[in-house]
Parts: sequence; C-alpha cells; structure tokens
Amino acid sequence: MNHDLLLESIAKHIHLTEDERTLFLSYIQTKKVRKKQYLLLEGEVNRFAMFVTSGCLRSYNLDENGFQYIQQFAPEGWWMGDMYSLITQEPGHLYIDALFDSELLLISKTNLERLYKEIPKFNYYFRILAEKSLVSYQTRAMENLRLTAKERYEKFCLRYPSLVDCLSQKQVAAYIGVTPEFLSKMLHAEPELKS
Amino acid sequence: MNHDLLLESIAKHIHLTEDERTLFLSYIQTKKVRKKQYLLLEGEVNRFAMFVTSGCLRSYNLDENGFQYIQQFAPEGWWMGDMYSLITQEPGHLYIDALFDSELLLISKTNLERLYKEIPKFNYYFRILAEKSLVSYQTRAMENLRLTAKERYEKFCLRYPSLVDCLSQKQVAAYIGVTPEFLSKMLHAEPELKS
DNA sequence: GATTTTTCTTAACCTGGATTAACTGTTTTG
DNA sequence: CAAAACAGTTAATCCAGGTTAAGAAAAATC
Repeated sequence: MNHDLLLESIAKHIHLTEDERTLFLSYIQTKKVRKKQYLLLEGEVNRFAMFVTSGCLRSYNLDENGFQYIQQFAPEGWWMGDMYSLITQEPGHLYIDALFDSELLLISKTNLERLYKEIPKFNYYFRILAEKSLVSYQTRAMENLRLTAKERYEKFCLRYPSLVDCLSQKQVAAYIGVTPEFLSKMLHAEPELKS
Repeated sequence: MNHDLLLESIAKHIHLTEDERTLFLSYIQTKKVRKKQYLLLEGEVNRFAMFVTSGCLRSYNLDENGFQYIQQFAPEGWWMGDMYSLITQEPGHLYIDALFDSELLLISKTNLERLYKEIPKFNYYFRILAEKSLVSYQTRAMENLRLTAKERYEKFCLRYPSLVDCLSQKQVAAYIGVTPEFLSKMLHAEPELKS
C-alpha cells in the first residue's frame, strides 16, 4: 500500500507497536488530486496535514501584483501544509496546489490532536520534523538575503534534485525569487548551471 | 528569582507538578555575560540552549567578505541557540554574542535529552515552540525575497519593538540585509519610518 | 490536428541597493 | 583626557535584477 512511505518516515524516528500503527492508520485518509487542483486557498483554514506518496505539491503566496512566491515544493515523501493555519486553525495566507497528478495521505487536525494524546511519542516525531524544517527555513531566510540569484538556483538544485528536470523554469523562478525572464537569461549566460 | 520568566513561558503551554518543576530547575544553570562576549563561535558545537532573562543576544553568520547577516535578536524572554548544531551536535555556522550585558539560563543538550525522557510533556512544549518559530522563519524567508528594504525595516520594527530604539543602525542593517549606508539614506529619505 | 494558452527567449531600458570614499560625530580604551 | 576605534552621513558611480514588449516554441484543449 502507499502507506509504506509514511510508515518508513515515522519508523526512522519512533517505534510503533502493532496496535499503535493500526490506530494511526485509522486516522489517515487517502486523496487523489489532478494536476492544477487546489488543496488550499488563501483565506481558508488548513484542516489537514498532507503527506505526498506520489506526484508533487507546491505552496505559494501571491503579492499584490499577482506574483507567485513559492514557499515549498513537496515531492514524494514530503509533508505539506500551511503551518500557520494548521497550528492556529485560523485563515492562512498560502495557496497549495498540485503540480502533477498526485496521491496524498491526509490526517485531519482533529485526528492529529487525538494522536498526540493517545500516542504521545508522536509529539517527539513531529517535534523532530518541526526542528529540522525550522533549521532549513532559518537557512533559507538568510540565503535569500545573502546569495545572488545564481547561488540560490544552485541551492534549489541541491535541495530538490528530483525536480530540477521536471519543473518549468517559471516554477523555479518563483521559488528562487526572480522573474522568468531573468532566469532564462541567467541559464543561457551560464550553461554550466544546466548540469 | 530570574527563573520566573522562563517558568511563565512554560506554564503557558504545559502544567508542571512541584516535583517536575524542581527536577527541571535542577537541570538549569545561570550565566552572566558582558556586552560583546561570545557565547558561540562558528565551527563550535552548541551544547546549550539559552534563555535570556535580561539584556539581549544576537546570532549571525559571516559571509566570505566579512559581512554580518543577523539571524535573530534575543531580548528578554526569548530562547537562543544554533538549532542546527544543537540538534545534530555537529559544528555550526553561527556566531552568538551579547549586544548588552545579559543574564541567561542555560540547559545543556544532555539535560535537555534527560528532560524529554523524564518529563515527556517537554516534547510538547518544545514542539509548540519549534512550530511557532518555524512559521516565523517561513514568513521571513518569503519576505526576504518579496519585500523591499523599507518594508523589511517596518517588519523589523513590528517584530522587535523593544529594540528599535536601542540598537545601532548597523545592527538593524545587518538584520534587514542592507548596507549601513543604504539604511542611513533610507531613514533620512523617509523620516516617517523613525516613529 | 487546429487553436488557444502557456512557457521561453531576446533585447532595450530602468531602478533599488551596493560600492567606494571622504568627512563627522561618538564611544571606548589606554 | 587624548587617541583610536567605531557609527553615522553624504554623494558619485556601478550593477544585479526588474520591466516592458514582442516573437517563437511548446503544451493544453477542443
């Protein structure tokens, strides 16, 4: 089944008994989405944490001129959600949609809270995940000030090796924070970037 | 005592019994530092999470030209540390030093791990903290791409109202990611920013 | 498979912020 | 309190990356 990827990810950090695994899986639902389908709109409350078992999601926000700024890509094996809205259950600022047809595992906020109560070691699992994610956003926040567009492109390639060849330049530009025109110019001026 | 600030912060999220509080406090040590004193150098392993009870710390990294990029200020009531190094116990990339004479509470990585085992609800407390911090770094990462220097200055003022008037422009410039020359020009061109 | 929509490219021109440098306070420190 | 070190100011010049526009190529849709 496609729960395996998620169970593996969990097994790296905590050990679940047979019963715990069964309880956990009872809290999970699956969802298939088509390319371009929205999973969350700005202003909505994010009621599900999503785990990608195939395909790829992205989260982004729009500025007042309609420019997209991509916060995260979530290929296979990644968690996705609007953390702010998930935590507070208030309307968030992110859009989440599918870049390709995708399969997801969902756990609702309600079930997540149950899980924390009934199997407290999930606090540990999600603490570790939050801490790792924190480190990577701390790093990215600094890099976004410090690095040039070319250097940010190189970091993108390291972070999402599986996506480098399957995303459009437009998506990559919206992630590294440049215009598609500039990214095109840059890739032609520096052909060695297209490894 | 100056443990009160920290106990208050904890009480907002978890309830400790008398015994648990005593155990927790036995894991904490205090430290006084002078202005400019280093608490961590690049390449060192960060062995303590630090809670500021008075004064103010900052964490930053240096680029190859010696430019400082400030990741965080930690005035009274804030936690400080090099998350990457704290988690992995590998050499980190941050410098941490004191902007003013400061008083700290320290908990060693070793005691922190004991705490998680002996009082598991600390997993919950630090999960909540990590999640909130994650949200704020996610936001800052995007803002650092999307906002102009002026807008980043305004966000800085909102985030650290207590520091706006006591930090030098040089520190603020290193936080918002501009040169001190440009910040000076900007503040003179837009006097309304100095509210 | 023709048409519409989207993505990519190229090029001219523009701008926010960096760089350099020189000068003027202010703090530190001996 | 003198000297040195540091912080802030101003101004001229420069450049990474944005903007606008228009055409070419590719992909999605009927």
